[in-house]
Amino acid sequence: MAVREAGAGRGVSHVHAAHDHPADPAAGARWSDHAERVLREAGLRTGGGRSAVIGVFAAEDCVLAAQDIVDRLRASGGPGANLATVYRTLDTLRDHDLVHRLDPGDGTARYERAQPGGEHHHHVLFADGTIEPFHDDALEQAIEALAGRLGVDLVGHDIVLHAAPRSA
Amino acid sequence: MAVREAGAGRGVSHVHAAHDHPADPAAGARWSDHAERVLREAGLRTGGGRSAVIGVFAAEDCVLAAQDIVDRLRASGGPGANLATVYRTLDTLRDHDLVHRLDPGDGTARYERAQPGGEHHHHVLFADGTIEPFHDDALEQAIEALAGRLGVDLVGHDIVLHAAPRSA
DNA sequence: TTGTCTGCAAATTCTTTGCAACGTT
DNA sequence: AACGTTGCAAAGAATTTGCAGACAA
Repeated sequence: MAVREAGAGRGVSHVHAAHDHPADPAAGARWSDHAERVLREAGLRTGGGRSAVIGVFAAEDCVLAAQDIVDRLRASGGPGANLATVYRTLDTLRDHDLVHRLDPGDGTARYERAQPGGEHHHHVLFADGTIEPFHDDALEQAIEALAGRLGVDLVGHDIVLHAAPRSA
Repeated sequence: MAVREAGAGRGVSHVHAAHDHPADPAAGARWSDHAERVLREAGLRTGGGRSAVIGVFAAEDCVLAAQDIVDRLRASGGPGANLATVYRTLDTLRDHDLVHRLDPGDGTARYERAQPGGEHHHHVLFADGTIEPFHDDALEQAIEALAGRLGVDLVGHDIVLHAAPRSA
């Protein structure tokens, strides 16, 4: 997974790669607990397929296509989930703001888990297909200010930067 | 699918709706001339279908889905274009940076003509499906600065703001 | 004439849905 | 028992592609 630290960001406090740790187990477990609680409180039941999908998101902190999720489950040997179930689960998770959907423009949607606190980040899409997340407070502030100037009531925003492959 | 251009454009300092005029005929003609020249110089031939598609973009300065283009052509009574031709034309135009593709995340790509000078704008997607373009210099500067901080070589960027329906 | 462009239909790819069986509460 | 959940297969929707004929240069 080509999620690495943005080198030039070092020392610039408010810029940082959003996932500095390839897969922070603690964050994953926290998210998965949160997700299961939210769904339970919504009156939904615990099923094998959905749990498996949640498990994938808990373990893999990166953008995943629906088919990727099926593949990881199959590869892990454990209980799998049908592609239809995966899509249904993604819908459910999205309804409860537990995952975000990302449209890189290649015709295949990607999903990634949402942070409980409303924290969010954006993505740099490199020419070679690599996707790297980032967060930048200055950018967020610019968006806020812009919304005010436009006079619209913002409920969210998606930003995708397109970049040439890293020379480094 | 009801994606229409919102007409409202207000002038807030350096923020402005990118298409204050529902369809600026001069800009449309300019673009269409430019497009045809670029394609001719690329060694491509002039065909009825492609010309018709270019004509639609020249006349309609807003985001269009492939099917929309076919519909407009059919409605206008003049020469039409097959959906396959439209897709092929869109590919060609995109290859030559004559149109941009926009993925609102609803599974259907939208296209809009690109300005010859590299001018570009972004979009506000309202909850009711309305899409409104805007341009904001401060935001562009924020993106530039951000790219530097991230240490990436930016070749483009897409920004979609999601907003509640306008109360006004 | 030569190579491109078009329309039509078939094929692909991603995503959604119907339905009967299964599992949770 | 009641009702949400799942798998399988079929259905849908958007986009792409194969081909033969039409057309521009």
